[in-house]
Amino acid sequence: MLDQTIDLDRTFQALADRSRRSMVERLTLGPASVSELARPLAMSLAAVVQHVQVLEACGVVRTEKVGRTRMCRIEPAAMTAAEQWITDRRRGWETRLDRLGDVLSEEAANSKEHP
Amino acid sequence: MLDQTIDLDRTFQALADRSRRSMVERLTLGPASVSELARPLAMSLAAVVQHVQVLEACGVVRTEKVGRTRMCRIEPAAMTAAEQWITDRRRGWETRLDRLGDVLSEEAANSKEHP
DNA sequence: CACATAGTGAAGTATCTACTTGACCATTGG
DNA sequence: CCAATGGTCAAGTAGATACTTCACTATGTG
Repeated sequence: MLDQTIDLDRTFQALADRSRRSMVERLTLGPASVSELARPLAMSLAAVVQHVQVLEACGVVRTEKVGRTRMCRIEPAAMTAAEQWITDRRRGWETRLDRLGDVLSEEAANSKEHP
Repeated sequence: MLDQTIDLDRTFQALADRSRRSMVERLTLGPASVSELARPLAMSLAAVVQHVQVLEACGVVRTEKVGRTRMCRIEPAAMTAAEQWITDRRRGWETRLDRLGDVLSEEAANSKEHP
């Protein structure tokens, strides 16, 4: 429960990279090996492994070694935390706007009552 | 419409920093000047200005100079794009799980029919 | 066995990030 | 006017990031 901030740092950081997002997109279709994730990307396998490690460090991806291949699957709970942070901020902002709307419509009503 | 990827990069990157997230949280309560944003943070005013520029570059914050103070307000549309990206991935992941659930319950039904 | 495939580990590097300091400019209030 | 306040600009820096290459270790397959 504590130190969600570090996880949020890591998760947003992880999603701030196009290659890593494309890996996540691929993994929403189902589990894949590291070299499968590497195939569409123009970089070395070693680089892809490093990206996978970033995704694993923030909990967005879980991996498991099967024989000589490392299978990756998505673990959406970590992404949900990030999503939730944004949602909460938006809700705060929207309720503030709602109150502003209330004030404005109340003022409008008052000016109708006292023209 | 095109090049949302760059904006997504920038938005996630912007949110990947505790100080910037705390500025966004403050701004959901209402507009604030740069020095108001700086007050609770243990860093120089110049550093805060740079953070504000990051938030402005990805569209999450809009600023306007009034006299000698720069007022900042939140612009939630940019954050919505980031939120939406996560939501879409989760939806893809969930529907995949739903289909898996269908397959499993169908298999269960079959094994009941042919025990 | 021999060879290919899949990944690991370490080291190096160019670029980016999150700051700092210090000089400077603009607005405002006494 | 003049001092304080609010911000700007430029330059520098320590550490992080996103790669690379190369040497190496499993693990499958003909």
